Amino acid sequence: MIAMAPARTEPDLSFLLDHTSHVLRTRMAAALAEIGLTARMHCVLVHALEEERTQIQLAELGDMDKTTMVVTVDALEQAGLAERRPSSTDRRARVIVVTEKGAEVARRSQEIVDGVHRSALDALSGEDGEALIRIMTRLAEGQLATPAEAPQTARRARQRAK
Amino acid sequence: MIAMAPARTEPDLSFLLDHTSHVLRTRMAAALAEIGLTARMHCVLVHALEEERTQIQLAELGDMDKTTMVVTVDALEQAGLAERRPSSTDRRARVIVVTEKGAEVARRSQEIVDGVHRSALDALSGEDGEALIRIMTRLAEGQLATPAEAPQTARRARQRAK
DNA sequence: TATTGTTATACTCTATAACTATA
DNA sequence: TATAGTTATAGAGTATAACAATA
Repeated sequence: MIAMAPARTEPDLSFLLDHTSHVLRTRMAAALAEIGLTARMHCVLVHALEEERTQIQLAELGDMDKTTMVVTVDALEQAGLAERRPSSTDRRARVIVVTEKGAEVARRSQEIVDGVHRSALDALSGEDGEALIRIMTRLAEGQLATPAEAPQTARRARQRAK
Repeated sequence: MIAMAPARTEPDLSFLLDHTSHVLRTRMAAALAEIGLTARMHCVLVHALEEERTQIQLAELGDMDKTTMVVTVDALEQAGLAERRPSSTDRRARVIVVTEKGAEVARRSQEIVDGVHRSALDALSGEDGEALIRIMTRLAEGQLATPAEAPQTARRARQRAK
């Protein structure tokens, strides 16, 4: 379950956003799974290719927790797509280096991502597609830029481990 | 973590949808939490008010599992907003009846929902707001109507309980 | 003292399985 | 046999805590 169904017959922005983002995410996951990637692995590969970056930097770019990044980098290493190397400037940090195979996979995964996006917009006229991107960008940068803090189910402080 | 960050500098539909839907969902959750509701509780209240409906029917409308519906109805009952009544036509089924207090809360929660939506669209011109709803509706009904099956991490069949 | 990366694990969410009572 | 609702709990995802190495 993801979407809150329309509460009334009138169009419901929550439903529209939840539904479309959920569907697009499952499509993307299915498409990337065919070459053994998750969306996160793709995201890390692409950003690591752009320039030399540490795990923390990649985590921030992908809006992940650093512990999630550990798991993602583990997966990339096991698949032979990237390697951890000590940073030359900070001996605490590890730089993620994409292998040749990783670069090739990243090229293909970017094609897959672009293809999924294109097919999603296919049904729209070029005009509407452009308008959608333009308006959504404005929303994402403006009114819907930052989440509310989550008061819903404030996670309780963890018990001290023994 | 929800969103896949933009893989390139060019606009990325996945990022836009994930980000905006995530932000809107946290806002909605925070706003509804102020009157003690979750989005699901609101959704069930509103649909139960429309006409006499069983838990299964409400679950389908809200795209929830029936076990999730049990939890949601439990919460509504504990808050005194709804009650389970035996269906007059099917002795297996329970009809969800909204209490007077529940109806009043539903009226307020619908105002809250509408308010959050309005404020999200505030920054846009009326024209853009309408275009967004129109185009998103077309996407949701057309190209992005149905999710791909999840092959990503096919959940393994559960072990038989002892 | 603060930060990077790591491990371990607690917490939440959701769905599966099995059950009871009906149909 | 199939379905409505329930309980119990497994599985997945994620984030917190604590730690070692280093800044």
